[in-house]
Amino acid sequence: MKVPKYFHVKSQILALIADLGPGDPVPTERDLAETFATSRTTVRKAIAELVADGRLVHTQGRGTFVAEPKLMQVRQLTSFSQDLTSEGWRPGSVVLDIAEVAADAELAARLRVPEGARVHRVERLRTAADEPIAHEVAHLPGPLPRLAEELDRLGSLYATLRECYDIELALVEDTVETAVADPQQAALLGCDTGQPLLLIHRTGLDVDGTVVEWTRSVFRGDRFRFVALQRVGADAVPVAGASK
Amino acid sequence: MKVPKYFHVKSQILALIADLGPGDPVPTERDLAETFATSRTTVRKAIAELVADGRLVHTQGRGTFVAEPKLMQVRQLTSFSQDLTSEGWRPGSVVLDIAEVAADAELAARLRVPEGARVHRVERLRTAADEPIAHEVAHLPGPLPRLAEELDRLGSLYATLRECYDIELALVEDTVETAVADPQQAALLGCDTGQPLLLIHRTGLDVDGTVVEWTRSVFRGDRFRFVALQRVGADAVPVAGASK
DNA sequence: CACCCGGATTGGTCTATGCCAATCTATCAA
DNA sequence: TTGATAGATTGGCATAGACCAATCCGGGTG
Repeated sequence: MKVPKYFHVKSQILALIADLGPGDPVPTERDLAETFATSRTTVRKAIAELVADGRLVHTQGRGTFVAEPKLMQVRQLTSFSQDLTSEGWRPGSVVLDIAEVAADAELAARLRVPEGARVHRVERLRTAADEPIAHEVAHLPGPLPRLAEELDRLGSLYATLRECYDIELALVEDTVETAVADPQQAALLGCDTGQPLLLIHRTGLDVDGTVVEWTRSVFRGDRFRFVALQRVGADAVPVAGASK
Repeated sequence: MKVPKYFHVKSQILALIADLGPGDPVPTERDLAETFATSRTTVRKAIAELVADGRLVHTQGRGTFVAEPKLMQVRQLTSFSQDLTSEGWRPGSVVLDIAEVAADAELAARLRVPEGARVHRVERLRTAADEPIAHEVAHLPGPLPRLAEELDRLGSLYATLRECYDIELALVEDTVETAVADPQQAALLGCDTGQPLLLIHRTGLDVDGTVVEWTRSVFRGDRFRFVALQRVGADAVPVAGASK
């Protein structure tokens, strides 16, 4: 196996930070290049992978530091707040946009409404300990009068659906895939462009099998772990129309 | 929003390949650098992200090509074979190693057996249409006589457990996170080092709640999508000891 | 003391270039 | 026809250097 040089550098940096704690500074890229007798480009490639791994964080003008060993996980996105709270994080969310829009072809199919139907669109930035961890755009069919006000009052989207509109989620289908951050997402999430992300699409159904939400979430891959608990056999029923 | 040049190049390449079909060649890196009036380094960074996105594939000595729009998905890893078959892929697996080993501390905790207990280790490369898509290491507790022979006979690990040892999975907990490919994984999966991967850990329980497997799977992020179907409420019971 | 500003530091991007490794192709020989 | 081989092509890795942008720090000013 031919191992490129930047991979050796990566190992050496890992050895360096083994004795350090979260938040401790790592030597500058120029220093590392000199001590490892290599170029800054090679050091940067090694550091980039360590950042993607969640081992380091770096900020322009400040430096590079050992990352917090913070892998947050949620069991179900519907209990996002509880999960994070129980693990000691302070969950929060910032509503970036909330509006009524006309459903395009794909959205109509996902929500099983006629194309052009008016649906609600809720765009939020989800945070933990005031740090952005996910960008989320939810689409909800049906009339939901005063959604903005109620959501603002209760904070939680699912609590709002339950308490204000008597909508109770019974089944969710999540699809999880990887993506790489584009400049917009990177800016929102406070990570580098090109960083691996977890892209999660969620279809939520109530007890009748009616689609009550279709949501696209983008999580920072270096901070997050998704957990799914599945029964074998009985639950293996696809949500019709939920897959591409 | 400041958008770096390589991102513009990425967009321009996307425009180029919009009219092309899967397998069609893309101009060489040196050509692209010239037509976009930039350096090869910048072109390579743009291409690297497009490869991570699953839009392009490239091979040393051959060139760069438009990728197949192949996003495979499985609903449950326990029905890997059925899921892929039903979507037209030809699933297969290659047993790389199968042995009995002593459980170290972490493995013992995961499987809920004493440290040092003998457990089975099954390392496989999973394929679809003869293309590697996942590297999987399964650990199984308890005596499973002639496991290698039976697994070789039936092909499927879950079928073997069910038919030969009367072990039926009832509940699985999957955790999904991102990772980047190291040289070994890249070689096994046929992708670039540094490419985003889906790292999935699975704990499988039978009806009694006994842990019957603990498995670590690494999927190519550019080809794969994980699907989880979850009931809301009742199923939200953590698998004790399954989380770090 | 509080504030502002300018230089030094550090990461972010881009260039130009060289050589290596895998592949393909055209040629030549058996 | 078949097979080996040498050269050209293409991506893979690494270098050295330049300049930009964000941050930090220290000194001067009010």
